[in-house]
Amino acid sequence: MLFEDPSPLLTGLNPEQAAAVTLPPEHALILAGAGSGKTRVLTTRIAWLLQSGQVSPGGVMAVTFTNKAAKEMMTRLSAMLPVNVRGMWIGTFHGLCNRFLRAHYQVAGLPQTFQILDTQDQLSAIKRLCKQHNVDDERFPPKQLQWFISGCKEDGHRPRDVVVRDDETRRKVEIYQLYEEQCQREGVVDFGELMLRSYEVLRDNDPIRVHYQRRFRHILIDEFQDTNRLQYAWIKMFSSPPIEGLPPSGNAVFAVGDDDQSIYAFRGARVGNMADFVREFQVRHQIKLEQNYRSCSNILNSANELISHNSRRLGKNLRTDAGEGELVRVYEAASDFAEAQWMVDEMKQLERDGLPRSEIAVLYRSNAQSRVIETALFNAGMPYRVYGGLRFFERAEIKHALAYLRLLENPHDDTSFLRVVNFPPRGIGARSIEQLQDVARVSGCSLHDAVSGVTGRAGVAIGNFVALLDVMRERTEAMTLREIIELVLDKSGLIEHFRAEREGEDRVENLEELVNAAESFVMQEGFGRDAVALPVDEQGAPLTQSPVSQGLDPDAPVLNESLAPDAETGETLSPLVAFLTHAALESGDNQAQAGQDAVQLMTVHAAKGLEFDAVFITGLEEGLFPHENSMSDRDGMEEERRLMYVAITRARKRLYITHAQTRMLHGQTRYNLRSRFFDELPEACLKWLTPKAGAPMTSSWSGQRAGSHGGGAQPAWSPGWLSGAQAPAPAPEPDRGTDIRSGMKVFHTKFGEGKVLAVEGAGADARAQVNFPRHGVKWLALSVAKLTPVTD
DNA sequence: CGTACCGCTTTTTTT
DNA sequence: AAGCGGTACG
Repeated sequence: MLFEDPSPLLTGLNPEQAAAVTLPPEHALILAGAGSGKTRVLTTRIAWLLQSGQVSPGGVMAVTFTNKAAKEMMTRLSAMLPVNVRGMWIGTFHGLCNRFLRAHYQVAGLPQTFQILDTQDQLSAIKRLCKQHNVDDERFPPKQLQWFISGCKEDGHRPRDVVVRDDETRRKVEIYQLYEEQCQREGVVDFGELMLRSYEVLRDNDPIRVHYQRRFRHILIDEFQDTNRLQYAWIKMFSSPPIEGLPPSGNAVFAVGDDDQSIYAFRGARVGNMADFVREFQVRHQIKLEQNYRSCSNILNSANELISHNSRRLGKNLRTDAGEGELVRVYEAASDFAEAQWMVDEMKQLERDGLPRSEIAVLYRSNAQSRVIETALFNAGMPYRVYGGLRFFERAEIKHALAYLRLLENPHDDTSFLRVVNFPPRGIGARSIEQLQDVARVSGCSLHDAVSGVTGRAGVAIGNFVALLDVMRERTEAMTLREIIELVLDKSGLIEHFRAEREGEDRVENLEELVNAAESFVMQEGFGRDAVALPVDEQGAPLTQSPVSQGLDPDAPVLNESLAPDAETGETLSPLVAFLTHAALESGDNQAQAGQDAVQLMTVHAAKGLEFDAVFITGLEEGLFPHENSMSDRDGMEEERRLMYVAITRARKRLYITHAQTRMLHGQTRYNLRSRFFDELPEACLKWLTPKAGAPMTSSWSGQRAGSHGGGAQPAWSPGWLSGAQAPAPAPEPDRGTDIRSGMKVFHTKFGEGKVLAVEGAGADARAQVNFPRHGVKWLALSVAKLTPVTD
C-alpha cells in the first residue's frame, strides 16, 4: 500500500515541516514564518495526501490569492507526482468562485456568459450610475462609493444588511442598491460579487453545500492572514465548523499563514481570522515553522527585533543555520537623487563581484519613488525591470478591444458600450449619448436596445455603431478566437486609429500582442483536445447520483475546467467568453522585458513571497516609510512595521537600507527625518556606511561632519568583499534661499551649538529641528531664530 | 462635436 | 511631476 512508503516526499523536510505535512485529516493552522518553506509544505501536504491514498485529486481544494501562487503550486505538485492537477480545484479565491458560478449560474441568477468587471470597469460603472441618478459627486466621490461598496461586499453585506446610522450612509446604501440592480441588468459581476454570490449560493442551497462539503475532503488555504471576512465565511461553507450535537462535516481545513506578514488590512484583510479559525473550528493542530532557510542571521535578527516592537502578535521567532553573514548596510544620502546614484554604483560593484542582476532588488514604499531610481539606472545603462503599474489587460487600448469583444457576446453590457461607442471618434458626442441614456432609462432597457428610440442625427450615428457591432457579431459567428479578434481590431478602426496617432506605435503593438495572447490561451486551455470533464465525486469517480445533478439543478454540473463541455448538454462555454474571463481574472504580466538579466524594482507589497541575494530598501524616512497616512493609529503603524518586516526578510545575503535627507514628492522638496524603524533594529547587526547622525538619544554629533557638504557623504569604512567602495556622485543642491541643511552644525545665540536634524517647509514657513546638547531637541522657525552655520 | 488648456490630487494592490 | 477631469473655445 502506498501509505506505508511516503518517505520520498518527506526527505529533506525538518521535523516541523514533516509534522505539518503528515498531520491527520483534521483542521490545522500552520504558522509559517518568512522563508520557512511554506509553499513546500503546502504542496508536499497535497502530494502526501494523494500518494498515501487518503484523497483523490477531485477531493482537494487549494486556494491562493494570486494566480502566480496558484501556478507555482501546480507546477511544483506535478513535479512531485504524476497527477492530473486539473482534476483538483487549485486556484485563486476569485478563480474558484468563477468556476463555481459558471457551473451554478442558474441558481446564482446569472447569465452563463456573465462578464467580470475589474476595478476600472467598476469605477466607470459607478460614475455612470451617479450621473444618471444625479448623485452629488462632491459629497459622494465615485472612488469613495467604490470603496464603500467593495467594503460592504467584503464584509458579506448586501444593501439591506448595512446598518444605517446617518443620512450619508443611507444615501450610500441607496446607491449600492442601484449599483447592484445595474450590474444585474447588464449581466456583469465585480470581484467582490464573485465571492459574495458564490458564498450565498452555498449558504442558501443545502444540497449544493452538502455536495461540496462531501466532495472536498481537504481544503488548503495559503496566506490565510490575508483573508477578509467574506473569504473566511466562504471557506466555512465548504467545511462547517463543528456544531454541538451534529456529526462533524468530516473534511479538513489546512490553513497556512503568518500574522507578521499581514500587509493588506487596508483592503479588508483580517488577521483576526486566524484566531477565529482556531476557536470556531476547534483547531487541535497548530504548528510553527520557525526555521528560516533564506537569510543570514544578521538579516534575520534585524527582522525579528523590528517586529518585536509590534503588540498583538501570535508570537514567533525565526532562526537560521546560515551563519551571521554580512551586516546590514545603512546609508544616508543627501537627496533621493544621490540615493539612487549611490545604489547604482553599489550595484555595479555587486555585478562585478559576479551577482546576476536578477538577484538584486530595489524595494520602495510607494510607486512614485521608482522614477528617480529608474532614471539613474537608465543613465548608467543598467538593465532593470519595474513591477507594478499597468498590466497588459489593463491598458487602455486593450480594454477598448476587449469592450468590442464583450459587446459581441453581450450587447447589453453598457459599460463596454459606453467605452467604445465613440472610440475611435465617430461623431457621437456627449449630447447624443445623453439622449440615448434618457431613452434607455425611460424604457428600462440597455443602451443597445434604446437606439431605435433616438431620433435625428444622433440616432443615425449611434444606429451605425450598433449596426457595426451586429455585422461583426454575424461575421464572427463561425470564426476562431484569433480570427474574431483580428476582425474586431480591423473593423472597429482601433488599429487604424492608433496607427495615425503620433505616439500610437506601442499601442498598435499591444493590440497585435492581444492576438498572440488569445492564441496561446487557446493552446493552453486545450481547445480541440478532448477536454471533457465529467462531474466527479470525492473519490474522483464520475458523479451521477449527486444531489446536485439529481434533478435539483441538472444544468449545473461540476465543471472542472472553464472550457469543459457541459456534461449534460455537451454545450461548451465559447472560447471568447473563456478568454474574456481569463483577461479579467488574470490581468497579465507587467511590461515584460523578459529574457534580459535585469535589476528588479518593485514596491514592498509586490515583493511579498519573493527573495533575492541582495536587497535595497529605500526611502526609510518618516512620512514615507512609515507612510504618513498610516501614522495616526496604532494598527496602521503596526502594518507599516510588518511591511518593513516583509521587506527585510526578502534578502538572502546582503541587505541595504537607505534614506535621503531631501526628497522630491508631488513636485515639492521635502525634508524627512530618518525613519523610526532604524531605532528598532539591533545596532550589532548594522553597519553605518554614513555616520549615524541625528539620533536624539546620542551625543555623537560633535566632531562629525555628516551629511551634505559638497553633496553625498563618504562611506566611513571600506566594505567587506566589495573592494573599492564607490564615491557617491555629488547630489544636486538647488538653492533654497536658506543655508540651513539637515546634518549641519549651527550656532544659536541662546542655545549655543547644535546639530540640525531636519528642515521642513520653505520660505517664511521654513523651520529646522535642531539638537542642542544642553537644551535638547528644538524646532525653530528659520525666519525668527538666528542660526549661523558652524564650519569646524 | 472635438480639442486644448487649466487646475486639482496624490499609499500600499490582487482579483 | 504628471495624469485626469472639467471647462472653454473653434
